[in-house]
Amino acid sequence: MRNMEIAWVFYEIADLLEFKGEEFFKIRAYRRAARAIAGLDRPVKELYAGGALKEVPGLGKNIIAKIGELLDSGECRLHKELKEEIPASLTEMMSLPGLGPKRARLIYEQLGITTVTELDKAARAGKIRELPGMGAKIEQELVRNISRMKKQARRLPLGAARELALALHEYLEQMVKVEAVTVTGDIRRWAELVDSIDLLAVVRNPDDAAEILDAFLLHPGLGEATWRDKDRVQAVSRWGVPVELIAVPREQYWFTLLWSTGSEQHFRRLQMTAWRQGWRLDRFGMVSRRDRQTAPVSSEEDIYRLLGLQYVAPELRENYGEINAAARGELPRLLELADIRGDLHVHTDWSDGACSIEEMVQQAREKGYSYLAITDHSTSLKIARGLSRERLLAQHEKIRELNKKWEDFYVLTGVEVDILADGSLDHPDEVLARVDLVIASIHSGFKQDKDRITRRILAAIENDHVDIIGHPTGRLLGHREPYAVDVEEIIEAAARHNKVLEINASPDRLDLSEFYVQLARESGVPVAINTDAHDRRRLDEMVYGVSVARRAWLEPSHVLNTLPLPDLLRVLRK
DNA sequence: GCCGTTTTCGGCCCGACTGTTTTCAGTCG
Repeated sequence: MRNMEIAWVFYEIADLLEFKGEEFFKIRAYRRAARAIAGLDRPVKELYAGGALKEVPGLGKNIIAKIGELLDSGECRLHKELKEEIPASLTEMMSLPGLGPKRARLIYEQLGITTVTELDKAARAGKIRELPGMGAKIEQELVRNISRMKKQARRLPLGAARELALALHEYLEQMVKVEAVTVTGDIRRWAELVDSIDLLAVVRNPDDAAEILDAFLLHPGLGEATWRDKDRVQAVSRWGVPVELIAVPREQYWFTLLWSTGSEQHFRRLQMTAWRQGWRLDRFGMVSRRDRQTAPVSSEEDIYRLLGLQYVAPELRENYGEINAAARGELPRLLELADIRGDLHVHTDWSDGACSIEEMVQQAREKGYSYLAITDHSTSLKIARGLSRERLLAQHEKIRELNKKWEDFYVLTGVEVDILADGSLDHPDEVLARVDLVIASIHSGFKQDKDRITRRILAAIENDHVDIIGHPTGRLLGHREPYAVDVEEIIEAAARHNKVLEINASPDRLDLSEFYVQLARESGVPVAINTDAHDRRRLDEMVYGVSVARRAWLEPSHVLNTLPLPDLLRVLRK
């Protein structure tokens, strides 16, 4: 069993216990354990065998025993019993905003409702308001949230989609008759929401395609095939989005890769370009219209070159003008992960992070960064154990001590200071003035109207000590709408006051989104791409933030944390 | 559930907001 699968079991146990009304701390212990497992960088199996699991914070005797059960038999008794007792669809119901364990249980026990669809029907029929403690407003809110949930049910946030695609990739790779596998489609273009998980396999022998498709469908995450062709199959999946596999011979690979990567509009534009130049381009190949000769191609670059175009990175293939730019040789020198020299927004165990400052720094050094800013939460964010002024200053003392250790790495003192509901900041100016890097973010009062919430952020931008506005719209992909902020106005103000906007790279956020990042670029506002990591593993999520920047056509010069340390410090001290 | 250089039991997580209520329960970050 892979680490993620084991973590998943514990998350599910926590959800089910929550429904049962179990004690809060027990539920939290399971969630913590799940998070700890998901964050391990070695296989659980290995650590278990070596007796090293008990060293992992959050894993105790009971949970380790359950991990043992899972490794031995693929299941554990508690999980199995809970699943038999409680319909799984109830946890989906509980994911609706406003519907926690108590209300879900009430609805289940009083009305026998177990699915979102039944709940929708009951709410529309006015049955929910009749329950004790419920009313018309809650009922309406449920109807609204259900319709929103249904609308986006078939689209998966990029991070989750990519995890699943990689698991399927691994599965296919083990097949003897498969020569190579690539994840393609929306995921290869790094689209923030994914309509379909697409994979492309190269078969050693064209006659084996059908057999490979059959074997693919045996994957436990996949259901019935919804559609099938000689070399393609689409199936429903456990995760709500369709999954598609295409199996092609080697000589067809580059063309099918180009076609399946899309976007549809980009490929159509390429077809038109090809036609005008005497080629016929489709997913099977590119053939001269004059002599029926197939174009000699051994990469995607070759195809673009034959069409007189610069190579277009998958992230740009949205028909937003990239083909014209490629024809003129004017595509940007896109930002790459390797251009990033440090992460400017991370949390440690001083507030709600899981790792120590040293561990985060160690990981950042291993990634080849030359700096890292420690930006724990501020006083008001009690749930995250936000740092009081005294603890913040103590932390900075510790960081200064730590910095004596290296010549080639620098830890910036920092803070993620809350923008409070009235627009003031959660630390006084004289504290902020002593900090290398100040990120100001909103963590409360999400429901304020556009005017109020925009004015709050504007006030933060106008504060001389603030360097970066963190996750500027507050959205959680697929979970929470952005707050009502007027982003255009924020961008204009940032331009006036020389402030930096964050691309929060957490795949749950991707905030700012690519559209606004593009607007920021056009307005001359630099961005900082930060992971907001709460444990060292999640420093790896930088790649998601980079993908947003690439999709917005950003070059290294648009990004604050591509600067070498001395330049960065000069900018921050200005 | 986990955790412990004071503790093997008793902490661990707190406050705002909302909607339902006549003084509070449930949800959320």
